[in-house]
Amino acid sequence: MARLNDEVGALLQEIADLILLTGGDAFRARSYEKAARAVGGYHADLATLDAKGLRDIPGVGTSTAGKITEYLSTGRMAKLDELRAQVPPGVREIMAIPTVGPKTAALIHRELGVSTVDELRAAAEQDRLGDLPGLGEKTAENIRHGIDQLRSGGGRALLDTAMELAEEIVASVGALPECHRCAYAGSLRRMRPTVGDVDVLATAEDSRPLMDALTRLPFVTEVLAAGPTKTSVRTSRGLQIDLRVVPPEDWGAAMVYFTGSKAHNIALRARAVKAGLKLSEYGLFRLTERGDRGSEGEKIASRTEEEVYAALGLPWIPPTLREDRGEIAAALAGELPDLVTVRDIRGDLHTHTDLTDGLAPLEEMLAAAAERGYAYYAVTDHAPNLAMQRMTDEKMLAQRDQVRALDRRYRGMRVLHGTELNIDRDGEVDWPPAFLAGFDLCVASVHSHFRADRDVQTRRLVRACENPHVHVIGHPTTRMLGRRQPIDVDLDAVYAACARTGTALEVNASPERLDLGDEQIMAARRHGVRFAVNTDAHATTHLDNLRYGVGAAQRGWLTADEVVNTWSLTRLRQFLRKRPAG
DNA sequence: GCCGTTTTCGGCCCGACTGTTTTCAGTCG
Repeated sequence: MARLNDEVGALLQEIADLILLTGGDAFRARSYEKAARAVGGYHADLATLDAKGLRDIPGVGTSTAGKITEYLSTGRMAKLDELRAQVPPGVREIMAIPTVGPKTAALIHRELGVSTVDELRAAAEQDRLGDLPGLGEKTAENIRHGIDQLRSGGGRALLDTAMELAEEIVASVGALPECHRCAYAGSLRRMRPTVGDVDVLATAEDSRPLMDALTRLPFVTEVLAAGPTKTSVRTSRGLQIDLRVVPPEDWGAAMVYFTGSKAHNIALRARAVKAGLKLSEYGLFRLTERGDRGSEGEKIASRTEEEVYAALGLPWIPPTLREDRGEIAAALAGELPDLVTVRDIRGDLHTHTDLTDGLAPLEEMLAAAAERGYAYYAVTDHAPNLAMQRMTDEKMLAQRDQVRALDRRYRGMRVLHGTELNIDRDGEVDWPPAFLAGFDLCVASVHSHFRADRDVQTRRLVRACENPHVHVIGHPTTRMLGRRQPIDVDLDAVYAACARTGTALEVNASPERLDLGDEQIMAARRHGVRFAVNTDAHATTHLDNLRYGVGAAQRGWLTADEVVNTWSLTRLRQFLRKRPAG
């Protein structure tokens, strides 16, 4: 549903970047940026809006509405084409390097003739950057480091991008009369935070109509391979899609094989071999005495995943656990965790409104939350130390009055008034205890000093946990997938502090963060830490990101009982009382 | 380019940090 909006948002953002790169008016660029964000997060599909409807989107005026209309009818934006003609595409990628903004990118392009990240890397290695006016050795070093960071993303797609694409393909291919079943597999089904390519599996007697349908999808730009069992294409976003078609009776074995992970499959195959069996994407086979060359032996399971696991003496293992991190031993012992699910979540405890940097007003966020059937919902706008949000005591208290008034309007859903505090370098937060005591809930997060050393980071997070008014540590490592490394912190000390003080760690569901990550969750739960799976929504559409957070939680083996926002309101309120100071 | 109990021009989120400067520009959240 939101794909068109995202697409248009990306184009508007590109206009903004190109305006900055060409030295255009910064306010105009910001205006496009704002419109890009607003369009991306808007609840209604752009295709359903008329000109007036478009202008009702905050930040979209006559000019931008015209460009959107132009794009919907012609597939182009003349303004964008004109700007693109002035700047080689690689220059915009240079701007994506952390610490490199439009001014620096334009300078490098103009003075050195560098127009791709690779050329920039070469220039940096030849020490040609330091000669530029205003650029010294430190800056050159930061650029080198920034390129490494950008490249370490490895061209992998974020989970939401891959998921939306996969769901569209599964819907298209699955709707064909020739198709029996269709689903995505691979690391996407395991809900890994980033996805290298998308694996889609289908069953059909005749694969051709399915393969044809894939290659004809509008966002497919290149067909890399087209055969009867496998077709690979590349999409406009650069992501590779593999569609595999297998006979209906092999669905289960193929799903196991293509879901992986590799390590999980190896462990399964080893188990099969021990039992005199052989596991492949075509099924589980009993090896016959003379069947050592070519002959597969008797097929004993392949139709469903359950059947394949059962034939190996195992219960079905949820895809999010299939990483060879002890799931097979746990399955054998009957100790697989009863994983938390989206349906278990009774409320979101970290969300924003347009009082700070959210896109939607309080009323709209609450309406969207109520529609999800939540039993409670916390509004946690930014606190004043994040200066750009211009929060004041008065604004926060006025919002509280508004929250209390609106709370009465929702029968089944209690609205909690909270805030997202900023943990400063010393572990202090924005407001004094007396003011903090007025909130129902406080999330506290790191938004500054990302490069402070390990001792500083550890101390500030532990101190935040020790604050009796802090209930949840938001996005604890502050990583941004493919863009920013996690802070350097002794997480074991933080886990211990959380367990000791009754502070929950967030599993931030934003596809750009997914923080904490799975392995950290596994480590933290061994300390007895509680968790909160939150969306950090800045728009109504972001509330749907919950499933990515739940995916991360499952990958960390979490059960509902370990997640505070699966609890009843009564139990949650008890948790929020924390213990008194000292 | 957007927006208006400051409406049709003149503002536009603002402060901290970093590195390069020798008083400030660029980037970030």
